[in-house]
Amino acid sequence: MAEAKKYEFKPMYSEVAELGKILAHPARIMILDILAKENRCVTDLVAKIPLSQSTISQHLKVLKNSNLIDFEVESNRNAYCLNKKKLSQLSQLLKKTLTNVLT
Amino acid sequence: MAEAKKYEFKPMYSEVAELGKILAHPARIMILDILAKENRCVTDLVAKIPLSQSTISQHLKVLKNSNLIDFEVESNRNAYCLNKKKLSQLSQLLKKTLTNVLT
DNA sequence: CCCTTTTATCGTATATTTACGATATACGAT
DNA sequence: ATCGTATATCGTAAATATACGATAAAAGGG
Repeated sequence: MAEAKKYEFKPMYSEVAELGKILAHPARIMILDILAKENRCVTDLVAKIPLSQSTISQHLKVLKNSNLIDFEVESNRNAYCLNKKKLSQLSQLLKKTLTNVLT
Repeated sequence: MAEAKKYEFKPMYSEVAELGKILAHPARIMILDILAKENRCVTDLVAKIPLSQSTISQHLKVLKNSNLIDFEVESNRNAYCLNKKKLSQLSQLLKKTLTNVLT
């Protein structure tokens, strides 16, 4: 960043950008898509996504931090599931923003 | 990236991720928002956005490459303008994707 | 022709993201 | 208790993104 002017963008701009970052990797879109169909443990995801287990864990972390996914501990594995409510919220934010820009 | 497994994600995943990347910086959201209200030259944007002229030019390049914005040369300045059609398309793609995931 | 304005691009420094393997931890099964 | 499975995290390498100043190029004004 060198020497940024150290300014805060309007929260609305930053929020949309944060959502953009979350969606900015195909593996994360794929995870959302898979979890939309059924709950899955990490091993299942590793079998489907062409990345290592540790890398997939990192992508899951990004999605967890944004609350787009949740998980329930199931004995010795974790069942990840989509947080549809949160996804719906973010989807709305995006739609609202782009619509405002469009009209 | 070290040694990626060199696999192509499904185009749908990659497309959404590409759009995410474009939206992943608050300055770019701000530019879209400003241009939605009126066409502006770079100097105008520089006056409004707390980043250097060269950095703003770089962000404009990202948006131009995605065809989200266009420009007309006006004597010695460029009037940038929003490509509402393209924005609408991408907005639709995003909505469709997230809706499919949601339902 | 010089000077200014406008803008893109180059070169480069730094930050962040992405990827991997190795490892630690936790659990169930034997 | 030991082993295998599942998962998160650490350490680190490489790629990408972001920022800046300097500079180049193109146009207009004097």
